[in-house]
Amino acid sequence: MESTTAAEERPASGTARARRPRAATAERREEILSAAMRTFGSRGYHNGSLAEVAEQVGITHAGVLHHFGSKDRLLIAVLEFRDRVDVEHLEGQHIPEGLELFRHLVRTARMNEDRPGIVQAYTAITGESVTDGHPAADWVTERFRVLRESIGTALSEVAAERSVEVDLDRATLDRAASAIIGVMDGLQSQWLLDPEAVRLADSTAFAIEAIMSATLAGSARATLPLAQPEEHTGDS
Amino acid sequence: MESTTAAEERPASGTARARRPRAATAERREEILSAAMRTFGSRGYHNGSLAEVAEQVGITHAGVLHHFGSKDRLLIAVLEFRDRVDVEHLEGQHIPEGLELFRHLVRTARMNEDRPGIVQAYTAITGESVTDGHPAADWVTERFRVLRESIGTALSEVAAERSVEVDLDRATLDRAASAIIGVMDGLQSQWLLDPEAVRLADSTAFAIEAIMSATLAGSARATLPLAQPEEHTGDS
DNA sequence: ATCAACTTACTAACTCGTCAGTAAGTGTGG
DNA sequence: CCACACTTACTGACGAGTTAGTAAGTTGAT
Repeated sequence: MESTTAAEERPASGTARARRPRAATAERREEILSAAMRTFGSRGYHNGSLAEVAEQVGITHAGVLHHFGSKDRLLIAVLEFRDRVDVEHLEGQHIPEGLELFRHLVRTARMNEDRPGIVQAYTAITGESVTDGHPAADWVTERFRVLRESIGTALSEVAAERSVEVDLDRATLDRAASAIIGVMDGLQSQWLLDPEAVRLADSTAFAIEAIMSATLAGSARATLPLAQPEEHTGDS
Repeated sequence: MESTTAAEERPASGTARARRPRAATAERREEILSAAMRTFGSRGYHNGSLAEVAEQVGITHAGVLHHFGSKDRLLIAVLEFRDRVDVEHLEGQHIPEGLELFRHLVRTARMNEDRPGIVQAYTAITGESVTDGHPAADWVTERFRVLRESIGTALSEVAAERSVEVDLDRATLDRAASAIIGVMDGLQSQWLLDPEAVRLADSTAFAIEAIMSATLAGSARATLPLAQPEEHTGDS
């Protein structure tokens, strides 16, 4: 992040003239960000071109670069913009706590059934981000990290509310939290590819409930002998 | 077109000559497929080039095109090749049934912790496949469909074994099956981006157990009031 | 001698990014 | 209040690079 406002530029006794964006610029930049979201969603980041983004707002690709400098920085800006919009849209300006967070997650899944475009953008970018040196990798990683922490904390709050006496250490909470995030993302992929075959919101709600139940019930006493945490095999 | 000696090749009138590949060709093609798997995994499909694939086996990109015709067909061949290898590697040539399937899924997750390359390839291709007109979309969609059916069937087998008297209709089984597939894929994304923070196999085992438990216990009597299947809100 | 399995050479299409130029907007000194 | 100084917000042209795909020629196995 660099200079935007500060009065640091005073090279000589001269006159520092107008140095601020115009009135309609913020709006125009948001148009570009929306267009970029559409393009990166439908074509992916690498395959989506600046020209296609530019065309949607009626300028050339050089005009887009004028605002964002490079394609990588445009992607980052898109992601940060979505973060801002998503948080603002939340009435209260903060992430819900406790059980309310899980209700929020299910509500979001239900809303997402009516906006496949946004789901597609998130899924495409997240999927691409696992490739080497992808510009969105840091953002996605951090997003996952924050989500894990929020969900883990919310889980322990729910446990406290219900005075469950299972010991919920960080490892257990993280395991459940990453599973919940995973199931949400994984269901989105399946749903995008085959909307008829997958009930996005219902499956999400079901899975979250299942994972919460298992966590609060104490997963160590599971009824199914699947996990063998100590096994290590070192073959090819 | 007068092959007087061999009376074995005469499929129809005219066009087909003696058209057989050489001995080492099958092997060479598999080298190319392995190289393509590596490249598509680390760079993604669109961003990975034929030249990089070719370089790994010591030929030029035109040589790769000689064998597979186009980049799209190479991708399809890679996916079909992995299918064949994965099934062959399974001792028995068929997918396990009943509880054994779930043990197999967890074992696979545990194995995958030692082969991030393959996980990366699957994750990258699956992620990219949700973009418009992607050549892998059909393959991924079909793979999900088959997996949902296998897992759903296995779930009902487990229920029958334990003589659970919950009614497990297709919708319920599909819901659980897609959740299990989702959590496996979603955990892989998180794990690839941050291997220190996510325990791939443990989280997978935990989530599968949780979802199985909830399904067999009858999800309708859940302890958490999250799912509101009839709610429809039409706000912005 | 024929054909698979290449290579070399090439094309046409795209890509992002840079640059110079320009019209229009903005703040300030006088 | 207005002309000048200066910036923003572009356009259009272009460069450098990369890409998949084609066409034609070469070599060596069978």
